[in-house]
Amino acid sequence: MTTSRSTPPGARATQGARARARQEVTAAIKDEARRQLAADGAAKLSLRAVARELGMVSSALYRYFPSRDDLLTALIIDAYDSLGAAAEEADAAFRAIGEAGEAGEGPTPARRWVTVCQAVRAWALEHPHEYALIYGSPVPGYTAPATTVPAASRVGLLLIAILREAYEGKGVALPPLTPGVRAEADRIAADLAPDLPPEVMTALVAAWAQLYGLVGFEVFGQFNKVVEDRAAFFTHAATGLAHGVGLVK
Amino acid sequence: MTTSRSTPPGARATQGARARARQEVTAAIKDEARRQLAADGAAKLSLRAVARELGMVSSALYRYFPSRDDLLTALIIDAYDSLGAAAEEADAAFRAIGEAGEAGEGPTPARRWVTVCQAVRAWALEHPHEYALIYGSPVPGYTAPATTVPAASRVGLLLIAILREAYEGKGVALPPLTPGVRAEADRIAADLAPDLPPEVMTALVAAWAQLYGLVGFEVFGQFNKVVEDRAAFFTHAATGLAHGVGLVK
DNA sequence: TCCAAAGCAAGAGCACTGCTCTCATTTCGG
DNA sequence: CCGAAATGAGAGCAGTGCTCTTGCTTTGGA
Repeated sequence: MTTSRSTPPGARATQGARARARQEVTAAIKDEARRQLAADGAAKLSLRAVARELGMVSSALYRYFPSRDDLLTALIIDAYDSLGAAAEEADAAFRAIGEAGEAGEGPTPARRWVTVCQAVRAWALEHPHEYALIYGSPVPGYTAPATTVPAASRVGLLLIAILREAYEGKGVALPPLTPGVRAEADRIAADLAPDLPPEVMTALVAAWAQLYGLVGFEVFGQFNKVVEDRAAFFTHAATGLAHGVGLVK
Repeated sequence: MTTSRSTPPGARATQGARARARQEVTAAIKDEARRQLAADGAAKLSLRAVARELGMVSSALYRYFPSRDDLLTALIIDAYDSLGAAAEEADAAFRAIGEAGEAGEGPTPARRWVTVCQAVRAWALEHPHEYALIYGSPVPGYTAPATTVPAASRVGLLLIAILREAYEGKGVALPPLTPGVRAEADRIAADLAPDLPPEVMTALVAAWAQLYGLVGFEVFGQFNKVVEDRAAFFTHAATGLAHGVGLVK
């Protein structure tokens, strides 16, 4: 993480054999770590095992990641980015095919919403241990450094963008707020999207958390023996979430 | 866990000094383990440290819990029970004070729902690491044994009971199901509560997961810098969940 | 061009972990 | 009362994260 580059900022595009080698080794370490993560989960990720697999001695690995937690943080950022990219790609693809399709099947905000939710679910099912890393219980006493914030925000920003499109097209309707949350709702809206109504933004934050509740329950096996056709159930629930944030079309 | 009692089932109420001592030691181990769990989280829970704190040698501890995972499983069951009890007590207390109160403030199903949700949230905030143990990412490769099922179901059963009361009082209304989930909804209802309409039971399962999404996001710090007045926000969201399962009064 | 400085790999070592095995002691039941 | 079962203690194995020292290699500036 600490990119303490001794070379001045104006380094050439060809940045020296050493720096290139460093990047390659760093990438190799992350790749192998991701492999072990996917295989056995975060708790069994071992620096020594990673080093062993890469044919290097364990102490050498500390030149690249000063601690196990730093390696995990790097993997967390990558996971957030991977999830965000998956959601954005699914949305873009849906909009592309939608515009070329029939009139009655266009990419309405509500359908975009469900599409993004489904993309999140699909990514989580494909990468359960990485999902656990970012949305499961955090490592004990570990609070994610600020570095993770941009990557972590991608899905949220995408959901806000969908709501914004709907709002501009008058496609969002929600009952007024009760007095108890009025102030907090104003705060939330002012922070995240001042151009959108507070009741919508508050519902968005709640729906955001609820989405990860749904996905988490499925990924972590809480739906075992309860829900069978999980895809159908999820689509139904995601549609309910869309209604919950006021998406009516 | 393996209660391989050599004493016949008809053992006396005074069940021997040895058996009593065993129970006490077992309880002491769990207590100390819970202490360490609350202090440092599940990943840092160490059998040796527990034994050390109890003044016994680590190998002796294996006479009581054959492995670290078994100790964790015992803690998981206790946590589920503690959470379930907290929810049930909150509900019972609310109904008790409600019946004695004014007419317009009675314990309607919707208000019972919110009360139970708040109890779950409160318990989770008081026992974050135990919450992480049961609703965070499961221990890698670890699937909860069937032993945990009854304890884990308590909150769910309570929510079903609330819906049933509402349904009998005609206090539940929900739009019809879309064809896509019809079959799965029928299955879910048949499994969990055949006397309640499928659309209600399906919404209940979704709301159940969504509730833990809301609680998890708060406990795990995902609401940092996003939601300030979390109690007000949660009450608002829980009320939304109540509407989502069709509780109208 | 040369050399000091920085980067790097390797190995040894510390303190810790879960878990197993053996051996002595205590306790209980037939 | 005595054998069997339960329990505790200790040593030991394999593994972990992490640190420190020791040399070697690359690099960038004088």
